[in-house]
Amino acid sequence: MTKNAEYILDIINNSDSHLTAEQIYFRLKEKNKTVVQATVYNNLSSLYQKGLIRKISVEGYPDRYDRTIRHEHLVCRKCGKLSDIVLEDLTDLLQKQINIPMLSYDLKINYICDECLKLEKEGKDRAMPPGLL
Amino acid sequence: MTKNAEYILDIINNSDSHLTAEQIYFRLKEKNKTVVQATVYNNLSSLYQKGLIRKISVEGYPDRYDRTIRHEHLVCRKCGKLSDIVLEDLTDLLQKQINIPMLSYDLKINYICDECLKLEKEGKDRAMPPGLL
DNA sequence: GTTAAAATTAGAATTATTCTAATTTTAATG
DNA sequence: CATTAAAATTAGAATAATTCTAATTTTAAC
Repeated sequence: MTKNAEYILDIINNSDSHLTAEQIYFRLKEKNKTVVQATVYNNLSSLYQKGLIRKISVEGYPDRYDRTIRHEHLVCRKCGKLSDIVLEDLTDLLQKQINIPMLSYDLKINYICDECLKLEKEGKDRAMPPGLL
Repeated sequence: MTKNAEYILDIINNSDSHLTAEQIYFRLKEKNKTVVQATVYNNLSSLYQKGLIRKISVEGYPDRYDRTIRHEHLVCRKCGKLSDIVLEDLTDLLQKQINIPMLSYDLKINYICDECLKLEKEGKDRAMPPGLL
């Protein structure tokens, strides 16, 4: 694994949140001033292909990259906020119901986050990011 | 609901597969020759917002639109093939584990489809769509 | 130390999607 | 109906994320 790939993996594994390629690019730049966006995309693709990172799409936002340790995601349907949640492992339960070997699963739970709920109650409606409308 | 919105909802509900905005646009054109892509996007957004359709993102592909009736998705990690699968309803099981009311959930199960498995065994490697690499 | 392979770079290109502003359609009202 | 306001549609430009191409650099293998 190259230096850049290692740095990127490190950035993702040590980040609390779900970074976009761009955010990763800015962080990587702190280590390697000459790096370029394409390199980040190349490395992310290859890390993803190797199964070393996860890729999450939330409608209306750029892709985000995440650690592979098992956890699910809560997605606010109003503002798109993404948060982690650890639930019981569903692998066995799911595997029993399908006849093909599964590699993994991605579960997103849609809800309305506290903030949006509050705004909703106040009658105000939070400006919604375009893609989510 | 406008004609276009109705047509679009109809196209989605009567399609076996998961259509992209572009595919929907082409089908809508058969009904309404003067329609334009922006209209399709506008309508899809508003249908989605109203909860009348689902939106699925598969990494490396444009967004796809789907019926709302409960079902999960199998995603081939090699070629991106998307297929429907009906599993037991997990709502209660999940709701028990989180303390916030959930609206719905989206479950994607990653696997390797028959074709890709076959190609893999033959040693050949299927050309992979760029985004999925 | 040479060669081949892989990674990186720069920047152009592409694609999906959104935005803007003008126009048309629809629905509601007097 | 005629008028008006609101919503939907259109055309096309704009944007943003990502990919591609080709040249260059780095790394690894012999």
